[in-house]
Amino acid sequence: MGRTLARDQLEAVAGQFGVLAEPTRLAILQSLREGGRSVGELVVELEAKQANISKQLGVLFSAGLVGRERHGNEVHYSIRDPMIFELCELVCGKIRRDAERQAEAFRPRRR
Amino acid sequence: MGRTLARDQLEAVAGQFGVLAEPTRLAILQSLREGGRSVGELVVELEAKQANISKQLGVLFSAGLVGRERHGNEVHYSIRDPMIFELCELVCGKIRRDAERQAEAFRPRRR
DNA sequence: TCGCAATATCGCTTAATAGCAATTCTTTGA
DNA sequence: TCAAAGAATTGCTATTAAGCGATATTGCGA
Repeated sequence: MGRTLARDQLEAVAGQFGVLAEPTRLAILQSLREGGRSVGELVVELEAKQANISKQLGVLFSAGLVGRERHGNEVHYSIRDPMIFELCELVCGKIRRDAERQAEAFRPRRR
Repeated sequence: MGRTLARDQLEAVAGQFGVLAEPTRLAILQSLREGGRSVGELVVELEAKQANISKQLGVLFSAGLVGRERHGNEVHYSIRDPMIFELCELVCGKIRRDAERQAEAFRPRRR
């Protein structure tokens, strides 16, 4: 733990972050957080093209972030590793802190 | 907390993940974890081109992940928000679990 | 002020990939 | 067995960014 990673391990980590570096994919994950969804449901909910949702779901699936299950004619996707939400929480916290620091810099100060 | 993020907030989050989606930048962060480093030191340690290290440091700096301080002719960079290491730990954990699950699938089973 | 060392920036090439329209594949119900 | 619905794939365009060599900038010592 805490040891230094070799180049190819860094690439693996970078790859995982890369999967999360896309607003559409994050939107999908956020939606799936509330429960499983079919492709069609996601298309409607996110107001996006079916082809693109399907493609991004493929990326998420390949990365092992979501699971997939066929139900008749539909395919249902669901969160496979809730760790992603911890990740998002951490990042949101950072963004919030940064914004507050930013706001701070503009607050009037007594001299 | 836990509420749903709008598109532009998702973009902000995706942007932060994007900064971490690069092995070279992760290598820089990993090195800085042990302590501040000048650009030149990083160039030597990571065996990379000065122009590229400098560029990636710029990205990390803009993202608020590292701080910068001039010392004479050199510029020293250091970690600004250790949160990133929590992020990396989480991701490493996931990669490890995935790998174990993968190994599991190839282990002989009694029938 | 000049020259050097350290860093940053510029212009470029190359490689990925998001999103789209069109098409194909898959499953079910008639 | 066929038609239609749902999902995946394909071929494409446009955008983005990593890495490179070359050059510009910055700060220091002589």
